[in-house]
Amino acid sequence: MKLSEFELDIMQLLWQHEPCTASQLHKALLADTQKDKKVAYTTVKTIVDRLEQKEAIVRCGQEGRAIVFKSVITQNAFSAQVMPSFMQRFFKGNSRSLIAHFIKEEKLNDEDIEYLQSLLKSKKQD
Amino acid sequence: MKLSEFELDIMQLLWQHEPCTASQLHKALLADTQKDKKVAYTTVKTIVDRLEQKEAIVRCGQEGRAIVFKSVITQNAFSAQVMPSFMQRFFKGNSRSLIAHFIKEEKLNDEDIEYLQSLLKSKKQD
DNA sequence: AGTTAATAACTACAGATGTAGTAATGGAGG
DNA sequence: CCTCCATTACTACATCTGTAGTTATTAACT
Repeated sequence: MKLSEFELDIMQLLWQHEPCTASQLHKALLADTQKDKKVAYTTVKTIVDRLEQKEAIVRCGQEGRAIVFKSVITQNAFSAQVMPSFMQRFFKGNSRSLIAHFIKEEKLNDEDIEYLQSLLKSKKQD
Repeated sequence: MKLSEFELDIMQLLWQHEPCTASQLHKALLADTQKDKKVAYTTVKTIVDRLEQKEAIVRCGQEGRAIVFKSVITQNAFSAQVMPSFMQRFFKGNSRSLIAHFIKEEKLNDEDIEYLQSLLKSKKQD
């Protein structure tokens, strides 16, 4: 399943709010201060239609006239699906260098570090 | 700078082989067994033209009739630029959960784990 | 110097994508 | 029951993307 940038944005919102309607997604998008993307309701509806065509989402009810949608794939399943090509692209599929990159470049507090260390420790066990 | 999928593929090849010509990139693409993408030379040339227009690459010489190109941004600079939106998208900008995800999901041998542990340790220092 | 094979430069085109308008319609409220 | 507003369904269109053909040009070889 290949989703475009904007389709992904809408999926993201759906995952956060599902089950929900197109106009709820529209409102959620407008409310999202991170990416302030001001588009018309019909624009969101078009994306929703396309997601439905791609069978990324399905109808699961009505609310008045409005159609209620839910996602077909979970966010994790989707991430797991796109991650490999991302890794391949940016880290030549080398997960060690990817993890190293983020440890080096990202802010982590002591608690984060301890948590990650415990993960690594238990990873070593098996 | 926004690059398409295929444009990124070509940049990747350029970063590996630069400075080089369009036909060298074409050959490198055909030779790449990972992604076996068999396209005509002119297709690659079109992408190279577009990359030049976007000023992602520049001419830096001739080899016979062929134009030699080099990249304008380094691979790391580019990664650093796209990474935040990737993180935002898949891990809500939370680097801890991103790193945790990869530690959990990816294969790591003992040496990898030790290396990452040492990175975390030195991170804690500062 | 003439020929040729490689390469550049330009053009083309179908399908995807972002964006939105218009027309139809059916619940909800009077 | 009728009206109206929200929402759907449909259409439109410019731009981007992947893909490649055609034509012009030129370095290199004979």
